[in-house]
Amino acid sequence: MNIGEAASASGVSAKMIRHYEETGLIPRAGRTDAGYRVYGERDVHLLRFIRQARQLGFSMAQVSDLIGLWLDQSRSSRKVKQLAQTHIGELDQRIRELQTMKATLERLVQDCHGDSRPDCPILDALGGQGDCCARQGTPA
Amino acid sequence: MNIGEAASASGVSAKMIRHYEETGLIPRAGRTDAGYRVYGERDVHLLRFIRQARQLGFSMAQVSDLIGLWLDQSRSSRKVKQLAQTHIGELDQRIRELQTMKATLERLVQDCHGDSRPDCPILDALGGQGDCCARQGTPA
DNA sequence: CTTGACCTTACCATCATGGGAAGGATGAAG
DNA sequence: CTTCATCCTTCCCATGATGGTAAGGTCAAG
Repeated sequence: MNIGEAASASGVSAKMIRHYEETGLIPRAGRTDAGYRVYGERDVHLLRFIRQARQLGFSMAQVSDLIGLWLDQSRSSRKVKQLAQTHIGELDQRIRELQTMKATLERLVQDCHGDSRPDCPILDALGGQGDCCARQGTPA
Repeated sequence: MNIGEAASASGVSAKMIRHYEETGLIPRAGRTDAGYRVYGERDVHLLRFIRQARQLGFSMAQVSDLIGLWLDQSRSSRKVKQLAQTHIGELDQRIRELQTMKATLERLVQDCHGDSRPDCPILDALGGQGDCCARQGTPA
């Protein structure tokens, strides 16, 4: 398999496969005489692993750790679980931040009549002195 | 006011103030003979506006639009409201993506015994053929 | 005049990904 | 064998928003 075939088989773009190789996330692929990268089923499996971990939002550093655990037959599932739980915490943090933003905006949107007049509480809040953005319960 | 004072008065770092000027988000500040940037209350007000919009998760492009509306006395609040609603939709999209990731991970974590044995459904899912990551209701 | 805190510009780093150019390889059709 | 399309290679640049650092100029207080 050359890189294009490995890409479509794994769902990872050729661009990213080269990038992962360069950064050491995956081992350097074998080459043909002409310098073409050559891949086998095992490589595609690893690439698919990476893709799925990325889809779950793991950072590249975390993916790197996960690969290490995946390849380590003597790993403890405890470590994997801990890594996953850490990531769940990170996701939760980001979700909460976004939800706070959303709630604040929804409150402002609700107060905005949204017609042809220039008067607008959304702009007022953004231009105001206070931390319009942080809290939800203390608009005054 | 020089840039440091404007930074602490607005909550925007000096670094970012220069950056905003360079990208044209804010007008070029006046200078002293020595080339120091000079700011007034109006500038600080604008910077604070930017900071608050950023804290609500608006992109720089959206912030730029918001500034235009803010400065336009003949704006219609409809446009502001639409911009905000668009952004709420974007936030909601991102929230849903993260929640899907989190739910999938939580399911996997629940199934992982997390002890010293290597056996681990989290790694199995990542290494598996299927789209472990996309759906929530079809684990089998 | 020195010292320290500030300012200036300019470049590099992040994080993960994509785009594109310039040039070589391969394979099929003529 | 030539040609042409399609792939591959490496290398550089861009994103978006922010931070860091370095080299050098300025200002105010002592």
